[in-house]
Amino acid sequence: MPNTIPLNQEISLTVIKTACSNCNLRELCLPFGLSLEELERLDDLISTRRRIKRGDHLYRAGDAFDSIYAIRSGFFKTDVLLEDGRDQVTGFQMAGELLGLDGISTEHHTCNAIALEDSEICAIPFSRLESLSREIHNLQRHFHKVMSREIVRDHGVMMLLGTMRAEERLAAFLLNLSQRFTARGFSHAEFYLRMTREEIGSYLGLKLETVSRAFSKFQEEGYIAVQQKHIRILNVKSLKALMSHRS
Amino acid sequence: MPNTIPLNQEISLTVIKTACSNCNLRELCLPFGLSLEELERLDDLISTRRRIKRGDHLYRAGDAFDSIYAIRSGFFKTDVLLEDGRDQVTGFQMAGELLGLDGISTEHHTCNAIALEDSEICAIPFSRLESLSREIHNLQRHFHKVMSREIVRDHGVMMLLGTMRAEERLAAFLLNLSQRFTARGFSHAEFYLRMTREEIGSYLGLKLETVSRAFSKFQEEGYIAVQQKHIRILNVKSLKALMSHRS
DNA sequence: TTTTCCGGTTGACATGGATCAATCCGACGC
DNA sequence: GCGTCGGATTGATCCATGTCAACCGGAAAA
Repeated sequence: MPNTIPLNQEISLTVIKTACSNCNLRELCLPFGLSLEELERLDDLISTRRRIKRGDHLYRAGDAFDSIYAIRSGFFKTDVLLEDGRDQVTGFQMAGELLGLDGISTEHHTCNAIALEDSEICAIPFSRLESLSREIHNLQRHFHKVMSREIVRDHGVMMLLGTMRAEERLAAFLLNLSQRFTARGFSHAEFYLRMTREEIGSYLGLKLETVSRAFSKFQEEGYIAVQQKHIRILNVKSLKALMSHRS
Repeated sequence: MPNTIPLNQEISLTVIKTACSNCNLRELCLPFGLSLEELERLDDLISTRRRIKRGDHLYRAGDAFDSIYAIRSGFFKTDVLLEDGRDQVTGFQMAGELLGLDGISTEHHTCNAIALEDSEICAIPFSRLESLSREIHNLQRHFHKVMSREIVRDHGVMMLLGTMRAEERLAAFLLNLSQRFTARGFSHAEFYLRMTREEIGSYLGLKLETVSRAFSKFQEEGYIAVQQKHIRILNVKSLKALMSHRS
């Protein structure tokens, strides 16, 4: 808020930019449900902010784990690699979402996190987060919910990979993106994909050609309009219906 | 330990049976890494133990969440259901593993947990676990690791469902079971499957016929010996090799 | 402007796993 | 002992998706 800006413009800008209490994503992100006072304590802990250029890694599988990361702006993918070279995208993350939870288990990251566009993240030192969440019940509770939500999300992906056919998978994917963009105040019906067809395919367990064909099919049917990475959803109902009918 | 048993035999037996400090699974389960004193505080919290008969639900999707569950003995599966009737097994859990983490997120369970054999579980009231883990740093840390491990495990399943072919999936599945049985002091090479071919198929994103054929194939090749649900692993190396060669 | 390149689209064909169906086998009840 | 039943195996066929290949088109480089 303008009237909280101190006289020293130089410092104030930094403060504003790094503080959870001034972040418009706070209701989507870790600070959810915290009081003003609690928020300020969380501010103290988010010391580092980093820009990650499109294509760069935020972390790599094998890196020592010490922080989790909140996405302040931008778009990421995470992927895992098998020894034989196969890899799979395990998720796409957008502003307000957390990255790095996979590293807590072994204290080393188990996947790669790569920016799909120029992005900014807040690094949250994990041991300090644990300390603080021992003191702030709301923070502890919310953090647990975030981890659990990730588990539930993963179950959804398993469902998708295990039981759905190609077009159902793509419909589920588009509806999921639409819903998450909506939650961030963007149009639910129109958005740019930040990832390639190949990355979508990897996430959905399909080849890029199959993804491309499904896009074309949806366009023919009038469910969506596709222009490269620009997607307009024309008929949400049909997309939803696609998913809930056993073939 | 015998010398801690109080005079009243009646009570002592109950105490022994429900205490984490006397549980031989404690190194696999929530108490991992706790001091004796910390263990005793955890004991106070594990008040309820329940027997679940084969085929019965421990909880159902939609049930209000208030506890997580540690498996003391037995074997479970979890599955999720789609509105259209499709379902998928999301995991098989054995002694020492935790169930119910999916419920933290929404305070309602999002999957079903079903006993595949007569089992016993310890109910751990979640809000009390949170309180205690605010006081016991080791407990907090370990609980976070358990949740994170679940996320990493799920990534492994996604990998399996997204990139592996039928025989690779089954090999991965068998090796994973073998490894978990080993960790519990059972033979790594010989075990009984508690689940049907259909349940294995559901977990692996395959039809039961495909699972059956893969078992037969493995037997022909001399990798394993199959007799109904009794499995002997004859050639771990070949099974592992199967997984790491791009077809 | 032209060239190059990468990602995307589309077509033709191959194939792994699904589907449908018959049979087997062991457990259990009568 | 005999019949029944559920799970497992096996065979024949089908089809969704993978594979391979040609081509397109926009963006960046030359």
